[in-house]
Amino acid sequence: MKRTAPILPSALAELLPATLHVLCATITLGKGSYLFKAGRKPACMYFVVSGELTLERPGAQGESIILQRTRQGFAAEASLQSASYHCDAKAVADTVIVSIPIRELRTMLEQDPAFALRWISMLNRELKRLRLQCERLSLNTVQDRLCHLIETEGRGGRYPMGSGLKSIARELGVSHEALYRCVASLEKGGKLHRVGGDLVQAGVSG
Amino acid sequence: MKRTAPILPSALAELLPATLHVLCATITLGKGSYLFKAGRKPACMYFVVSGELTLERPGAQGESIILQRTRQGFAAEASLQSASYHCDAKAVADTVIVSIPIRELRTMLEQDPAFALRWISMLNRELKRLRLQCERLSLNTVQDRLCHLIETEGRGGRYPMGSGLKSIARELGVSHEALYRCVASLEKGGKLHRVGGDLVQAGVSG
DNA sequence: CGTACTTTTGAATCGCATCAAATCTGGTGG
DNA sequence: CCACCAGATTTGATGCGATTCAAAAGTACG
Repeated sequence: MKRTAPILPSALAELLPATLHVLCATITLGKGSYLFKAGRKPACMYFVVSGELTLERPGAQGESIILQRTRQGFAAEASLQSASYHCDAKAVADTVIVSIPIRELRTMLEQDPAFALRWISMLNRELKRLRLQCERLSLNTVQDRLCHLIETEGRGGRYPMGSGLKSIARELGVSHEALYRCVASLEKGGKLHRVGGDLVQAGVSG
Repeated sequence: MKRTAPILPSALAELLPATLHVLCATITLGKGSYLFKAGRKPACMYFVVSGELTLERPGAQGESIILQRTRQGFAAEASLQSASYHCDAKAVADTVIVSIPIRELRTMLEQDPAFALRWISMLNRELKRLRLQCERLSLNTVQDRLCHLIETEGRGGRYPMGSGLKSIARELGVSHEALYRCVASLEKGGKLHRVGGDLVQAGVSG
């Protein structure tokens, strides 16, 4: 784990009041290393900038149960008011994280109502996104999930596959083979096209 | 739609400051009726007490896309700061809802820091719950999902099936038949027992 | 040019959805 | 008390779609 001067992603810079900017730190985690372990007292809030962080905890049979998987955004927001971690945070890949001290974060949330409202907005957006993902994952064919993704996360029937179909497959909770086949079949049926780096849904004919 | 004097569930009563209590109203929606439609300007925040409310919007092919399904808790928190609804809210069953005026809610969030922090806590709990559900739904066998449910939402390997296995099946995103079979098979293998109204996971032997 | 990764297609298998039907349950009214 | 009904529970049979294992082809990069 390596700490350096804070280089905040714009999403964070706009969210946090200036007072907190200087208190942030950037942390670089190698694949397989831990950010924190269960039982420890939370001192910081963590924002994943790149890579992948999982929160997990051992189940009754000793197997590991995944509670959250973050590739971009806050991990374990609930640490804001919990006295100790109930899970381990582990980097699944090389990961870059920004840390924000919790004590000062809480103080600012209490003292700066505008900031508190921005924070609430951020949580609301996150809730909305997760609700969409839950609905998507409760669809039972790859095609339904893909269409739901394009309809809800895309812009005008267009969804960017910046990081490749393989990573979209993970997001949809299906094997990459299944997704490749689904896309191929939709393309053959003329219902979907690949334009540039985007998946483009064919509009209603006419 | 019928409005009556506010009878707040305790979760709401403890969350909201007294000032807001008297501004709440209880709404009863018949199955199939709408709470609001897309385009309308949000005036209230809604808390589902019982029944089931869905947020949906038409997709490109005219089919309806479900954005959220709420059986208990807030629906469309994001209406707190959005200028208009982007979806319809429809009661899938006879549903009881408590409404809270948004203008006054925002005012109180700005003026009462303690309330704002309580609100943030509530959002954090909701996020945690949804993240768990996403992870659960991305497991691909009924058994894995059921075990994840018991491990994460149960207490000490014990999960109440108050509303019946059928409703648990919906929550797990599987058919009730599949869940019945899964439970039966786990019971036969001695890995799960039904005690009283609970599902009890057999502990590690020894 | 070799290495690593994504993309793509194939074949076999498995688990779940679905349709069907039987049993069990609690509750209601005669 | 019994007849009856609606809903939950349970078991069976069938087909489809996804997972999985395998392998080939394309692509970026040093």
